[in-house]
Amino acid sequence: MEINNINGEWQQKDLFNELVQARDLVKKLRIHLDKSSPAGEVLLEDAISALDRALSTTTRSGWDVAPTHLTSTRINTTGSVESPPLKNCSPRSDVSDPHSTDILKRRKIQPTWTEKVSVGSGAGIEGSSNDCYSWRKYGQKDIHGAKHPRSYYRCTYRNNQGCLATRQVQRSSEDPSVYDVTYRGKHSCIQASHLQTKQKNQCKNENGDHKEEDQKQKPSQEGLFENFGKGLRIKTEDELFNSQKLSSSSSSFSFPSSMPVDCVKMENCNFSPFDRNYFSSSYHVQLNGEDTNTIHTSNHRQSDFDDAVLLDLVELNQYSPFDYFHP
DNA sequence: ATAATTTGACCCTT
DNA sequence: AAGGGTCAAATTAT
Repeated sequence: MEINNINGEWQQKDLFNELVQARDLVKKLRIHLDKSSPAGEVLLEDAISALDRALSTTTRSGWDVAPTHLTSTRINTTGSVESPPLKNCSPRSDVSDPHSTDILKRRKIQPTWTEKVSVGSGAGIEGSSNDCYSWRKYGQKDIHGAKHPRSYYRCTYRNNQGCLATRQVQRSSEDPSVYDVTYRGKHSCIQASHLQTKQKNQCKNENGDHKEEDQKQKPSQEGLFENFGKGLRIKTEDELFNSQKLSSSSSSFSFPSSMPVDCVKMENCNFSPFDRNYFSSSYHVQLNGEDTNTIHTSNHRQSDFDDAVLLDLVELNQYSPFDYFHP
């Protein structure tokens, strides 16, 4: 660990990064110990909670913990939560337009965050996610140094509603069972408000409401991200923890009502950057009624946040992660 | 016929 | 110049 005593700032950053790394490693360990004794699970949850509290303390104490070197899972948010619809927005034509720089800047400052989706080997689903939104693939690239190509998706309603939300999906080089999913931009399309008003409904049903559009969607080659989760159930860590305390004999769990990943994430997204729950907002997902297919999604929002920007925004009351998921 | 995906090319950023 | 993000024509699927 690099030591730098200049006003102590680097030490704080290093410690923060180490805490983040330790917590993520413990979470990874949990995946491997999932089928082991419930007592071990409880201990792991305790460890994660302790790390979360430590991390929470660092931010509450006003540490300057903006990452000095960022992990691949860094979440970076840049201010503007608004992403006004843009008509006929073509980057190439934009650049020759006098307003192009504005548009490019606006696109540049789109909020961005990354999630990791880990799929158990027995799942047979390669890796995918359902965030209740309709996505359309528009590109794929081989990324330098990465084993697997990166797929690019944009909102299905980009053309007719000007929704600029995009998503990137890339299989992790280190762990093929993990997919890095990077979201950029806030949905401004009708489905966003639709999901907000009906977020308590199952996304399966929600998708049914958009039957005409969704039936035209087909799974991407990656598999999968499009339809995965339609049969998923999800539980937050706290709920998992509580249920494990109540019934430590079972490592299986399910949500009272089947709820696709991001629907639940939205519903449970009542965290604040200063709330320790915000740090432990990862989710355990399992296929409907299939205990053998336990899927974990880890939300790395806090650990990877550009903390300096986030804290500034929170101080200015301009940003709330909760708001972010409620377009 | 229509919509989604694939893929080479283009453009921007670093 | 290299790498990443996007476009758009061609291809494939429904």
